[in-house]
Amino acid sequence: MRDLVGKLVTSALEALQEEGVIPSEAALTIQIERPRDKKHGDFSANAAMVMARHARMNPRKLAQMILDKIPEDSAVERWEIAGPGFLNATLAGDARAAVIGKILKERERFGLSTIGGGKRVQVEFVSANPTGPMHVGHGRGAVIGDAIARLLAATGHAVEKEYYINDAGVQVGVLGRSVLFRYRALFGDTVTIPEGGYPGEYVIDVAKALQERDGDRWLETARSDQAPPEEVVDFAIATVMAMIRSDLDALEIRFDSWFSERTLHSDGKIAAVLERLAAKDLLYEGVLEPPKGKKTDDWEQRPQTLFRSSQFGDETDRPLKKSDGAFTYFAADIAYHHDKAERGFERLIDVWGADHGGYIKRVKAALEALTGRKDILDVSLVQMVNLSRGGTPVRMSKRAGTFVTLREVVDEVGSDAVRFLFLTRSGNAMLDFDLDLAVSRSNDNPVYYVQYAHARVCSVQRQMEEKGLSATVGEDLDRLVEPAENSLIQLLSKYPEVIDNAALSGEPHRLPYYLLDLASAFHTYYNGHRVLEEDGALRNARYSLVEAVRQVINNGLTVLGVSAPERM
RNA sequence: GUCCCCGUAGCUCAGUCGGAUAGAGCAACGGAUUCCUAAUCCGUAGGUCGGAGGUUCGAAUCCUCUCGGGGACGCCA
Repeated sequence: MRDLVGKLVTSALEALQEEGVIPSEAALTIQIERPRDKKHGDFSANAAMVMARHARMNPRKLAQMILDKIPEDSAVERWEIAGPGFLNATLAGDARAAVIGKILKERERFGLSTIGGGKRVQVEFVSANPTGPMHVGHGRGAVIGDAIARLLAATGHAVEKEYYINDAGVQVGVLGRSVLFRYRALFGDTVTIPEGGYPGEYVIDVAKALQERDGDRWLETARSDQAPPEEVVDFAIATVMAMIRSDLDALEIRFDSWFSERTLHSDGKIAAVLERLAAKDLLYEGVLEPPKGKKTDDWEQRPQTLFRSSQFGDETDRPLKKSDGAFTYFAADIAYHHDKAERGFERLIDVWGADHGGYIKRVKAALEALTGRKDILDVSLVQMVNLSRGGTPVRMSKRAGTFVTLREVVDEVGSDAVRFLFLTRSGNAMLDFDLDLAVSRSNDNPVYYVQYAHARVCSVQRQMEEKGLSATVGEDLDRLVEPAENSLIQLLSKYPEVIDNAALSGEPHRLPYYLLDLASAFHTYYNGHRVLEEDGALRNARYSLVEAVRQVINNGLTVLGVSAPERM
């Protein structure tokens, strides 16, 4: 419909161009929008205001000339000039109601689009270190990343979800050491967790699992205080990753692939990528300036292998090797992102915590240097979650082992509510998450509001059967004449645009807000109008409408990974 | 010192590519159920869109400056 309106206005403008009213070189960049106010019709074109300058006449006068040239079309009931020169189109009733028939025909396919054109896109998210269970902040990134992936899939992209496992740094060694301490304790040794070790309870679980599998095989090693053997570290990583997978599973999040940082080292991919950079003369041995604004007491100037990322928009050049000669995390990250590009993805999306925002420029710089493509990577930053309980902040410290895990929250609140609450907020705003509020199954919880709308329609369905009534969907839609019905129809017709916009902008929160709007319009309607009317034609019309609402809510919730219950 | 995010009603937040009289939920107050689920609805009240300039037909939205809050800034991840 929107396209049709645009086409009509454009053809009018072209006619005026031929007549010389509008200079032929002027670009016809008009916008068709949906007016906020119902009085302004179904669609609104700003053509006259945009073109007024080119035509050198006042917008209202030009609007009249455009209006005179707009071709007749049965779908548009009338055109009006309003405000500073808007051209407002009001659709004919049947053209507007046609969306109901479309929804009831396409069912779960309604709203899916092909704007992605089958483009291969990879979404990398979560990528939490395999050193402990996920916390609430990870959960937010996980849910948002998953929703972005689902939105892209719904809009015709070939999406792959990937988890990058940081299994190569010193922190996994710390994990191994921590496990061995707990392991010793299981055999009666009195131990204290060393400075910098992981104190969490889960470490005990890992140690127990190790004991169960290997008995006392590692006891001597553990007591000897030497570096944890690779086999123990591997076991610890695998066990923790199993926890993480289980946490993700509880949130309905499934990945297509899991990428191990270690393989970058073992396959020589990091060394290879450094060679490529060296071949482009983008590496050198140099010394960095001390960072500003941070205490620099222990700063030592050391020559390091640096990447000339400042040539690609970064603030400074970045080190690729530590002072001991080992690769930096950044070096591995370059190799990883290069590998993604090599795998043939046309677009890469990373979802990171906001505290990693400083890395965007350097990773983009590296990708541009290696692939020559500036825009292949988009990074979505997800801001922090501030946990509170009954209004008082919950202090969390991984070091002290006092943190609320994601799993605890999901187990208490449920996947639906957690997902919806996380998604009903822009990712780049901080999120205050009150455990008491989320845990209480109160009516304040927006997810229930939307789900209830769905359940209510299902209830109408059941009532209809019980009463021995029937309705033919898609029939007698001309009986939908009430203002509340028009509002609903208009909202329904917006759904495909909401999906496309949310997907293209990478902002999933638009969808929950839309669903809340739709549910609200439905509840208003439901309170004031009976669906199961005696009048069969009216019943057909109204049942078709609410069934279309149910279908769209179902489709939207599915994209969000939230269930649509039939009764509550 | 530099970079990123945020600032909109008492609170929590939406606000599409710059569009018409800036919206919702919660909280407050007053109402609605002989009738398909009251996990709902209706009404009242609530605003210097942090501030100042600028761009233009038109700015919460874009640009510059500024104030406030958060985050980041060598070898960690």
